[in-house]
Amino acid sequence: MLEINAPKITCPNCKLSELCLPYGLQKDEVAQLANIVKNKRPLQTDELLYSQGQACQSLYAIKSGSFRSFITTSEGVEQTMGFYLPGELMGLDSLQHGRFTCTTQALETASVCELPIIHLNELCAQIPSLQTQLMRILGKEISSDHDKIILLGHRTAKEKMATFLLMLSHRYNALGFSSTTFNLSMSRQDIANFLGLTIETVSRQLAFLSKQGVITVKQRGIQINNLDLLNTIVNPCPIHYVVNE
Amino acid sequence: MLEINAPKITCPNCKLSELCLPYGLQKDEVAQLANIVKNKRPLQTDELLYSQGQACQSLYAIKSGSFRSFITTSEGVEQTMGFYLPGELMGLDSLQHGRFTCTTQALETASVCELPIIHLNELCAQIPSLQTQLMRILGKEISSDHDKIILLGHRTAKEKMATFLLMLSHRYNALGFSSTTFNLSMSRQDIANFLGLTIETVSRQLAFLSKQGVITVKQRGIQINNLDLLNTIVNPCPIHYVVNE
DNA sequence: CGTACAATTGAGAATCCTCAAGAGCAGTGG
DNA sequence: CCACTGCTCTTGAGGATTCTCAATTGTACG
Repeated sequence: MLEINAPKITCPNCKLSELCLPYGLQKDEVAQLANIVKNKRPLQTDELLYSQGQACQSLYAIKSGSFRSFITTSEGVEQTMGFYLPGELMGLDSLQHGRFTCTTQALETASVCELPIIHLNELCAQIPSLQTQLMRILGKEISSDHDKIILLGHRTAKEKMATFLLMLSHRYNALGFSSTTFNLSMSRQDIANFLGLTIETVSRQLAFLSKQGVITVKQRGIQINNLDLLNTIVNPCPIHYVVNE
Repeated sequence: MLEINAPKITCPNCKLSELCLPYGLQKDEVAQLANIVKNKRPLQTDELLYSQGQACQSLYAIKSGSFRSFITTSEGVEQTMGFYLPGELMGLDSLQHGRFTCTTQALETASVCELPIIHLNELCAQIPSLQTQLMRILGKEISSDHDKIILLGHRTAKEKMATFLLMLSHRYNALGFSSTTFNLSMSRQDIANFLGLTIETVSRQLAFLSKQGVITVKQRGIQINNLDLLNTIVNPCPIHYVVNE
């Protein structure tokens, strides 16, 4: 097969390197890392990157596009675990047993870097700062899961919706995109499932925020008109949960 | 201060080593690991092992007793993140920024092994199987967080309660204790907070399961009379969530 | 034995879900 | 160009679950 002459993006010239594994590494170390990266062909919308239960040989870093990861329980119930944006690492949950515990699906056309775990481990032993960075990313994964637990545990539908929008806002901002205007790559159904709500409730909460003037919604297009107010919604102050009360 | 002549338990003669970091290590490697372990004095009930925001120098493995970890949000709302039993590693969430993101509190008299991170990292570089095991434990932490997300996202109060009891049952079983008779080391308030419910709902669900004869409740003493039925409650089959329907 | 705290139980209220219908938009074909 | 189909999303009404508030019971400890 002929290779189209697209400029090959690898770690040393990747704009996402500050968010991804190369962060904190020396130039030559980044080059070493780039050596073990396998480029995969782009994925189409709805295409699966990997499936729950599959043996895990590699981790995947997103170059472009976005993904939804979800678990299908024994009863066939889907739970969306999260959404992944460029620069983020997918597959970390599989480190326990060497099998993916989630299925990961492209929400739009997307491209990823494949990082074979064997080589990554070897490199970690050689490059302490890579090990540190991998640990940091693992820690981030854990703490972002913690955020989700708080979100699902003690938040009303309105707070969940506002938090979800702010989460995306922050992450887009970190990527250098606008923090106030962005397009949702996921459907209402995906959002509802992620937040532990129904699609109708998501729709109603968006309508409510829209009526308040906090956001403007046009299909999947979101514009945040009042970040402060959105933050206020996320941080209410229920007296009955206050410590030592 | 005089040292009471208690037999000093370290990794090589610790009964929990199969569940803890030493798993999969050679004898001499376990000894090396034991060398970096600092023994801390026992903790009393309600005593804090570490607090949210504190700089994290060490991870902690539980020798005996149990812990509750929780996050206090900016509004002062507490969210219980999880409960830790012997053989489990605490502090992993801090690997991202080097600061604890949770506060961890003893639910009863407890003792822990302190694992200085610097030394642990050095040892990981020397002992590949230790690094593998640490990764495995990190993966387990992530996948147990995923279980919590599913629990909070798509479960009714009854299912949450049943799942909680089964979770404990499995973990006690793994520790060599009875999987059907155990004492809860946490209060109803702790359980409620963990499950995203109110204390009244927890109480009512326990009463309900008790009336059904599935369990017997005597204060914090729990006896599971029908494990199968409890499993059935956890695995209902809501048609509307089924994939491709 | 009385106090303090934890847990249970009851009644009414609020939130979110369920079911059902309608609106908006993209793609297809006449 | 417009109707038709299919899909996603929105909107409405009623119902179920869980929360809130309040009172009571139970247990531990001085």
